[in-house]
Amino acid sequence: METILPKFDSVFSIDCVIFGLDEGELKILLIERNEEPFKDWWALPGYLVERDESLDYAAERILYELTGLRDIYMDQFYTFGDVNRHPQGRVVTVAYYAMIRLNGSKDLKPVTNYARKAVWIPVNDLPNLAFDHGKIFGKGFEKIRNKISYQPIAFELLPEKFTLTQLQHLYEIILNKKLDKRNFRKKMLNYGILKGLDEKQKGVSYRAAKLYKFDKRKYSRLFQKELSFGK
Amino acid sequence: METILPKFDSVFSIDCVIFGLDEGELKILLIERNEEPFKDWWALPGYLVERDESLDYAAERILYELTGLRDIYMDQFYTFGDVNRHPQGRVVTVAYYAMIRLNGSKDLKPVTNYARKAVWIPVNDLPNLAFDHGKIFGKGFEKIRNKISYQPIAFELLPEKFTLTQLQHLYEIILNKKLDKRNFRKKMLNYGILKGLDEKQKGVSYRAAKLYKFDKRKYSRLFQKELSFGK
DNA sequence: ATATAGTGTGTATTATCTACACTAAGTAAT
DNA sequence: ATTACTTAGTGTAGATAATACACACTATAT
Repeated sequence: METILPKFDSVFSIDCVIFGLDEGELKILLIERNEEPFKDWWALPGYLVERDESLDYAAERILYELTGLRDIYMDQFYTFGDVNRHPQGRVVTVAYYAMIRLNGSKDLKPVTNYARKAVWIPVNDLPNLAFDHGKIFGKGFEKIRNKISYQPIAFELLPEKFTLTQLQHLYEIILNKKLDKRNFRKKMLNYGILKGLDEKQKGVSYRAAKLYKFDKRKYSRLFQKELSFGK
Repeated sequence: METILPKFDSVFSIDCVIFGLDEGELKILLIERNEEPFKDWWALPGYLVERDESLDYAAERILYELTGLRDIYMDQFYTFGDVNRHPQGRVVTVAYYAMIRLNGSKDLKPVTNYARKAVWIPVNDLPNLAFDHGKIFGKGFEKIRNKISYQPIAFELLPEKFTLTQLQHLYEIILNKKLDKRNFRKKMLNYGILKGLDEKQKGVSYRAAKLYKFDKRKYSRLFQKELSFGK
């Protein structure tokens, strides 16, 4: 079998949109680039895929190298391939997203020097980003906004124990609108995927709210199956 | 600005999953390959992306070259990048799908000889496909199955004028379950995106059904906006 | 004790979902 | 004209989910 593949100088890359919730604020992970092009610019964590690694593997590796974060489960959401999106050649990039729990101080330490540092930046206050990363972020944000409307994925962002008010605020941030407290609680509790704990919030200077935990098993049973169309 | 991009012998390609409805049967478009690897195998229409074309553009071009079909609007749905998915090198492929209306005899004529011919094949009766195209098809089918559950996209497959029963059958095929006639009609008519015509089915040997048209304007107003979460 | 800030709760109204079966209309054969 | 056949077309009751809406309670800080 002869090889018919041409030798293109085309490459592909991964870019990651990683969402986190920090003190009630929705943030994403950015790096400060230490390499041309766009040296010193803010960018999504992203880099070239190696010849011998799958996309999923590359995504994990690249996120780790640029931010120090490990074992983050990411989903692919779109592939960007405009001809001139990279000033130095043809680079098609596959974008991944994840929503993660910031356990206090997950320290961000790039292990390569392609990135000078990695930082959480509020989505409402993003700087200009390198390449077409602004566009990529936009599509990623749209993605989670859509998804949260039919699957309660917000838990991934919250600490293990959380109050219903925190959960509601998160929904309000992502959906960008106010929700009614009573209806929200009714709906969430009705899903049956929250375990109420015998424990209360601590360190607040007002009535402490009840804490809840997310019940992963019930969640899967409810939402991993096909969306239904009724009979 | 120096060029830091390595010269990989990696390339990317497009593969298309094109759905069509032919005599009440759901089919996809396959080509018979005329080139190694997988010469003489059935495959999704797909080929390598050129250096100077965007992915979207490439998708259109490739579909045209391999099948003769033009001006088909396709949506990207997933990118497949396993290391060994192509036996001759690293090829990442971006998959697109479309649902189209078969106006009687849209003649399929490949304009390159990478494909010997292009044919509509029933989705329930697919042969073994080249590369990982079976997997790609599966993900594409899953995609439209999901999408149809919350957006009435089935019209794209039907002729301009159709009966409610035809529409229902199509839903049943895609969702792979029986639906209740009265509930289905109620729901569809309630959307307000169907225009009833003063015209009936012809050439059937039983009571002719009323014909409907899809009202594109009302559709966009209803479904292009964000999914709602209520107040 | 009192000011403060957020917690937590109920109900009535409306819309949507589900289950279910018969008559009406047109065609074809006699 | 009658009949047999095949699909079109229709309604309702019960169940469930979505929405709108306001006030009393509780913990803490001063």
